[in-house]
This record gives sequence, structure tokens and C-alpha cells, in this order.
Amino acid sequence: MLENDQLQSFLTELRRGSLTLAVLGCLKQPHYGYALLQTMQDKHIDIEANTLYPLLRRLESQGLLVSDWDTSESRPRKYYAINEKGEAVYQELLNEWRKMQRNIESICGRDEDNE
Amino acid sequence: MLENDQLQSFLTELRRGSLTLAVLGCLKQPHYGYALLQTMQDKHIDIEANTLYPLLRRLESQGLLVSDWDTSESRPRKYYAINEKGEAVYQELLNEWRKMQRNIESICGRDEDNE
DNA sequence: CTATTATACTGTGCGACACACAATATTATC
DNA sequence: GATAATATTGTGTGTCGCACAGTATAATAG
Repeated sequence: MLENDQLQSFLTELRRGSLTLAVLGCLKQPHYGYALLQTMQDKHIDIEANTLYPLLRRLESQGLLVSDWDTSESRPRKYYAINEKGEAVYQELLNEWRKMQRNIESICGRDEDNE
Repeated sequence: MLENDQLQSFLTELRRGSLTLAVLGCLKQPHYGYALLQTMQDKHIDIEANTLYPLLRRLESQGLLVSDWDTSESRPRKYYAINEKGEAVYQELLNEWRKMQRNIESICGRDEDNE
């Protein structure tokens, strides 16, 4: 019987870095935090609020995102959008991510293969 | 100008977890450490010895690999191979990895797209 | 024979991030 | 009035790729 905890541990490692890529990709269109959470769920990137909000703040402090408050609605919302530097980092990451996918597929086989 | 260090940091995070997948995939055929290093280089998975050897030991201690020493050659070599449990974890990881790829592609676009 | 490179491996500490736990506030719904 | 949804912030932990450090010796070059 597999230890589920062990598998989860490995999956957590897989997600590191990938979540950054997904968030930067989504923020080519401005989103506020809670809506981004929904968008990620829609794309089957199951991310908790407790993970997403700190990630947004971290990426902003790293200079890849900009944010501003919209207080015109009944609830204040913090909108985030990728900036020029973020766009550049995003493209580089995406290129490297794609290379990595191909390299791993060369070892593990393509999706269509009957592995 | 991008900070190369920053980009490298993000790439390191991307590699976490992925290297495990690649190593487990390679070890469906037994390898000794140094040969695995070469095989990974051939597959453009550029991994340092200082990263690979600890990863092999860690995966063995986690019960996914078995190892044995071959001392018949002029140099002793430690062979590693995936075991039944490792194979099960590997399949699960690969399935989840593929789902993740598709999900990220749904956000970032497919490779063929002119992003 | 000496020097250098390649082969083959082990040990250990650090930085960064997903996760988990915790929390606040208030609007909307029943 | 109670509950759920919306919307956000704060903080500590575990894990692993990386970096630094190291040992040993066979093979190769001069």
C-alpha cells in the first residue's frame, strides 16, 4: 500500500515553480485575488487561498507584478497584473518549462504512448 | 535587464520534483550513479553529481529504489534500480505530471502556438 | 615517473516556496 | 440571527536542488 503522504510530498515538489508559471500566465489579464482563485480552479489548478495570496505578494515584491486597490465595489479588491519585467521572466520561464517537458518526455514517454 | 539570479531561482523551483520523475523513469533499467549522470546529460537533463547522488540515496531511503555494489570492475560501482513500490509511485507521479502539463498549457498556450 | 583528468562516490548546510494553521472583516443568503 | 461566501493578511515548517567540500583511484598525457 502506498503511503499517500509520500505521494503528496512528491506532488508538492512538482507544483513548486509551476504555480508561479500558471499565475504569471493568468495575470496577463488583471485579476483580483479571489477571482484568480476561481480562474485557477476552472483551469484545474487547485490552489488554496493560503497559497495563492502569499504567492501574489511574493511575486509583486520580486518586481514581476503590480497591484492596485479597487474600492468602488461593496468589497475592496486588490487587482494584480503582470508588468514588463514579469512578462520577460514569464517568457523565459515558459521556454525553459517547455524544454523541460520535452526532456522529461524523452525519458518517460509521450502522453499518447501506452506507458 | 533581468536578474539572472532571479530567473535561476525560478528554474530551480521548476526542477524540484521533475528531477525525481526523470530519475525514476531512467531507473526502469538499472544504472550506476556515474552512468546515470551521463544518461541524464544525453537527455539534456543537466544535473550535477552533487545533486544526483544525494537524490539517489534519498529515493532509496524512501523505499523507491534498490541498490547493490558491483565490485568486479576496477572501480566499484553502485547500481540502482526502481522497485515495485517505486514503479507505483512513478506511475502516479507521471499521471499527475501530465495532468499538470495540460492544465498549465490551458493557461499558457501550447508549444506550437505563437505565444 | 609525475601531473592532470576522469571516474565514482559521500557529507552537510542554505535558501526558497507550497503547504498548513490561524486570523480578520463584512457582504450575501437563508 | 446563523451560515456561507467573499476577500484578504500573517507566520512557521518541511522538503529538496544547489553549493561547497571532500575522498579515492584509475586512466591518460607528457
